[in-house]
Amino acid sequence: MRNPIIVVMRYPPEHKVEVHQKIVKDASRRIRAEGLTGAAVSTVMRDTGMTHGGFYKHFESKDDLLLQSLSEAFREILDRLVRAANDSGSSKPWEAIVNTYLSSEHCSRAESWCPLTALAPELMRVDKSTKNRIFHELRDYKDRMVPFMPGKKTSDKEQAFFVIFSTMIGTIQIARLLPDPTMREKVLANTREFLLRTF
Amino acid sequence: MRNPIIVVMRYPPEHKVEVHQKIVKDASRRIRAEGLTGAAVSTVMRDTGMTHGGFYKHFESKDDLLLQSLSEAFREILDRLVRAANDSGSSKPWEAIVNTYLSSEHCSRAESWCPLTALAPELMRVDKSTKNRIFHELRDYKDRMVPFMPGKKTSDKEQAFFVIFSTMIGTIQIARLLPDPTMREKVLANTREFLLRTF
DNA sequence: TGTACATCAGTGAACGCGCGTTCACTGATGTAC
DNA sequence: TGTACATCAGTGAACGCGCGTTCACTGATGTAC
Repeated sequence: MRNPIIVVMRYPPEHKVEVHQKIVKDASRRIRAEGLTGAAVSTVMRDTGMTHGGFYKHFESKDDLLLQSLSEAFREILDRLVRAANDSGSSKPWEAIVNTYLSSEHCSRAESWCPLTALAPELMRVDKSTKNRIFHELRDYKDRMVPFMPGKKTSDKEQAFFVIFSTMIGTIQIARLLPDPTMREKVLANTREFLLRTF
Repeated sequence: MRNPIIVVMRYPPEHKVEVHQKIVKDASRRIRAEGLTGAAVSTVMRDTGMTHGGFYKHFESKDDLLLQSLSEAFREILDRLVRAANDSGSSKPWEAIVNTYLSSEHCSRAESWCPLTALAPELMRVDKSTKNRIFHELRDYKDRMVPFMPGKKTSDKEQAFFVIFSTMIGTIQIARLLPDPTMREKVLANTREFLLRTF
């Protein structure tokens, strides 16, 4: 009989998982704030209070971190939107989603909100295998949102999802290009009213 | 009396201007295809058949090229859309703009079309003076499009501009994330029909 | 007519910098016997 | 009880690479006299 494999740790058992999560969350915020190249290995590790060398004890590669950061971002925005829809207690939960998504909070704090508004054009340029993962995230996004969308048949709800989210993504991006907060709020309100009146 | 300043040239008089234009057009295509960092000095110069050293005979800096490339991109898309609107001969020129903008051609050939769909999130992260120039491009964009927009009063047309273009920008970006051409066309058609039926 | 010189678009080696990645090492912990 | 050893998250110097930028140089052209 062979000796059992014993794992000995300098840190408490949950330590590594916690550090890993912290790195992912820091990176997820950075890519949404500064773009896909905004989460440099040394920067992100410094954020967590470590040096860059330890990075590869947590991730296979930079790309590995990128994918996990994106997943984290999609998880965050979906949680936010699902909570808004459920908390509204309304018969039209999609209205709560529109008001949440088109908030000035979302417009001004890219790092905590939707990765699509922050990164869509960059996401279409990643290598093929990464693009596939992103497509699955997008499909999950749609599947989680469709039940809340306006429309009778599921196909109507799907069409509403694509139109409503395209409109909201474009609106936030345009608003973010405007220098004046008043103008930004006007653009957001304009689209909010348009969507609520149209569907 | 001082001697007149005589400019002596190894190349014909129009040569430098032509080379300059070629560099800008190449760079403009590259940034729309590969992002703001996609037009590296040496790559762009190689595109024009030259070596990187000559770059600074044409541009003050990389940022200088970037701004000129963006202006070129805005000029191209506006020309395209204005031409589509005028050629339509319709009483609803905005419909021609929607059909042109939401074409599968635009979706698949980012390098020749709208810099907003290709770059919006990256544009909001540039330094302040560049952002100011971009804001002016955006204002020109609006001013050129507003006359064609649906609505009676100018303020209605402006509101229509922001909603319609936000929707189209988001739609192209979402479509580009889909792997299957059939799905992409479906998403484009969905928004086309929505916009034509709603305004 | 001939020679020395000025012009300037373009060349290509060299620079410093930040990046992702590697690797020999550290040091706190527990095991083997 | 004591000594040698294994484990492994984290350290920090070092790597090759691509980037924007600089600069002494080239070479075709025309001027000065």
